[in-house]
Amino acid sequence: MSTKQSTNQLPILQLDEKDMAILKLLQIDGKMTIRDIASKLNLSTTPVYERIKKMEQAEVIKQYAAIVDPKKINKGLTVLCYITLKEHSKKYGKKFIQEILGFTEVTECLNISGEFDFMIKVQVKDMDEYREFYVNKLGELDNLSHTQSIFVISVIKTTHQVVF
Amino acid sequence: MSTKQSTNQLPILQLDEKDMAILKLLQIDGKMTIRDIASKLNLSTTPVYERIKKMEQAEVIKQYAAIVDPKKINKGLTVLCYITLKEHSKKYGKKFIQEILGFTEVTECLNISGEFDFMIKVQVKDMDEYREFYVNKLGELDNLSHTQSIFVISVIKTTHQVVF
DNA sequence: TATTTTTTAGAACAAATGTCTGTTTTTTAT
DNA sequence: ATAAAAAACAGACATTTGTTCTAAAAAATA
Repeated sequence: MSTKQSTNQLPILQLDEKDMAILKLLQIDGKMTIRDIASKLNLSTTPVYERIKKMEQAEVIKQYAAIVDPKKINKGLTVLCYITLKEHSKKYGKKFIQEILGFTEVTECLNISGEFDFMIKVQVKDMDEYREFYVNKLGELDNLSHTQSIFVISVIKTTHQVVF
Repeated sequence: MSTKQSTNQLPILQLDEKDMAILKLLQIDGKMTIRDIASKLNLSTTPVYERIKKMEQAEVIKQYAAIVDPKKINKGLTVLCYITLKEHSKKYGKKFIQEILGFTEVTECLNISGEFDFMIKVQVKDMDEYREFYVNKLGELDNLSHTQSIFVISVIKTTHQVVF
């Protein structure tokens, strides 16, 4: 029998140095024009155009996005919240995940090794807003065993760049 | 006496619902055109144009970027590495930070509360590459007290969106 | 209510953009 | 060395883009 596959089945690209060079530039400036990229890499527009299209279709480039500064929109407090579940069955794990995905405060959710099952990153205005989240949203979930909140004192570095 | 201020002194914007609506759209599609945004928000191009420019200058919008899928470029292993320093003086902290910022594998570095001083997120291909990083880069720093590596089993959610 | 100030509408322009076609160069395989 | 295949070049086109201007509307102030 075949089960539903959540892993997307897209052409696996073998990227060369030119592809990587393009990605490197677009990671820093997603609005960079094909001509500018071409001239910076000593190429013509055609190969740059085709390579970008190829990487977009293969979802190497997942999206183009404006990166907003959380501090500037009153979301300057970051909290890492570690969570262990009571029930670890697949069923209960999925339920937890679905509920977590519904919380807009949660900007990241990782299933991790070690003492805890999950780490979620919570982005809020201040401690009041975090308490509100912790008590009325996270606290309402019925599968939690225990949690631990670690507060971010300062953000030294944060980037989406993975190509160098 | 005045000391060097690292905190950027930019006009603090009071954003209204229209600004937030624009940010919301640009976070999802940074290449969205001013006309498209305008029509979606039932506005003309002028206010949209001026509001975006204003938010760019105030660095509410930090940048436009292409978001690359780490898995697709052979950086599919994420490790959270927790670090405590031996010396906590300002001088030694700065040295540590400077060295960490030089490691391209580190996509995030947070100064945190609790047992450890820092959490760094390390993005690598596989365990071999992590060991290489752990031994030859992190291990070469001379101010480390102790560390703990937590491995990401699966990424449930990850986003840069902070406006909803 | 009257008046000033701020914001938006609507249209228009020049410049820049993605996209395509045919040709040339480079690479690969025989 | 030669043929075949793949990649890059160069240039051109239609469209769309950011941007600006003037007038109108809306909001804020007195």
